[in-house]
Amino acid sequence: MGRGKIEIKRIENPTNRQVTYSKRRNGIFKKAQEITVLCDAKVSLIMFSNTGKFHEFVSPTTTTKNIFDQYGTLLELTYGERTTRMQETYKKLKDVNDKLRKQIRQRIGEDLDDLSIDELSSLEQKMTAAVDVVRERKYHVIKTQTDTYKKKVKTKQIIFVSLSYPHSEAKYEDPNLNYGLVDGGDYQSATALSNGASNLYAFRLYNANFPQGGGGGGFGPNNLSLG
Amino acid sequence: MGRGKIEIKRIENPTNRQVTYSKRRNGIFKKAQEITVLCDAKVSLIMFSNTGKFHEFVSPTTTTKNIFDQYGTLLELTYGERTTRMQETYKKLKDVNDKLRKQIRQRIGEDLDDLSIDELSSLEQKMTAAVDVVRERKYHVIKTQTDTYKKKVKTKQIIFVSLSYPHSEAKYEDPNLNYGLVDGGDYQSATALSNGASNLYAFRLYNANFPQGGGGGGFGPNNLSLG
DNA sequence: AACTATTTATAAGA
DNA sequence: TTCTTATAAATAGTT
Repeated sequence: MGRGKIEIKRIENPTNRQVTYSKRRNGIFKKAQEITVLCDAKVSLIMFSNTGKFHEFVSPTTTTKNIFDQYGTLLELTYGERTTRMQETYKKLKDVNDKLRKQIRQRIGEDLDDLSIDELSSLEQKMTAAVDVVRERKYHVIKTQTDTYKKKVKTKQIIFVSLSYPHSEAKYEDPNLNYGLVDGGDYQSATALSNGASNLYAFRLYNANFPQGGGGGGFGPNNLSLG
Repeated sequence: MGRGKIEIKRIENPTNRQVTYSKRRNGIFKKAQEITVLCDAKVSLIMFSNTGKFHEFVSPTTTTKNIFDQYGTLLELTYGERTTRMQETYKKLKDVNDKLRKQIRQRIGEDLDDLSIDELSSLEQKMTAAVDVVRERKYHVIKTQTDTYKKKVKTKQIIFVSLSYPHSEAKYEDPNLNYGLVDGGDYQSATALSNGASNLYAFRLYNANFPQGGGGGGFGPNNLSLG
């Protein structure tokens, strides 16, 4: 975009390179800023020119570093050792994460290509069994709620009678009998499950109580998508 | 730049926001890639969409750790502060894992106590659908194997008849040519992790097909005690 | 730094 | 998601 088209390769002339860097850097920062606002995204952008000049952009919301290093101070480890440990922890978590994701994908009928017939049969069997459990649980909840409802009606009738009201045909139409009445389940799963077929993908973490990392860390919201 | 000028403010329509995010993210990644080449700059770009999807660009020959170190040095961050950032990162991973586990548990018929009737119905429906997919896949595999077997028999007969006719060539196209844009899916993280050593968040720019790591799980025993 | 001719990015619509 | 296209924006080369 300019007077002429340019090839994307290193600009050999240092002056031109510097000028171009400066112009384009501004362009990218502007775009980073825009996507942050337009799409409510979190962005961390760090750049070093080849002359070593440093610039960064971090989307706002950043409560810069306030937390103290709890573990590091407690453990008398060098920075390198601590770093290594953390990386190991991080790796383990990531591995577990990957495994969990794969399990979920297979449970929702994806990523089945690797499975042999036997494995598929096994999976099918387990899933069928699990569906049964869920179904039973559903009936259980329905029954429980119905019983509760009956008890309530009975109680009210007794009260009515004792108060000498002749309307024994007390009518209670509770639209929430079979729906609603969510017992304070955790918001996460409730949300995920009510999202229709793709709940596993629409997975979001709303833990707002997590302090944002500062500056370059700039890891926005505490959410990694599942897909 | 588009059919109309837009104001830079949060896009309220979620679909539009997502589409815009996707388009602009590509634009920014492309520009990051370009400035990297043109100006010999080092760039680290990390983005989270508001739906939690995570993408990162790191200039080639660099790792985020390098940039992170350089950055940390510049900002005179203490080890503790830098450590804190890492802790934040894996704390987030832990949270994600917990949520994933919960979803899996529900898929195998545990941890259902929190769910309302609606949620249970929804879950049951999804699971039933998923079982169908697995079952179909199983039949597909069975059928394919049978067909393959038949073909093999047939092929052998043909080979037997005409022994020396070389044929067939495989066409290969590299699907991995997109500016080092790595999506938050599964395999990229595995790549990052496999680099062990000093890649805190470092994902290779051009990651080749990565064999689906450990995983293994899904069928087999419902091994949830991964962590 | 400004100025534009051009190239690029992208908003809207399909 | 991908494509198309009219239009807005970025920017290469120049002053």
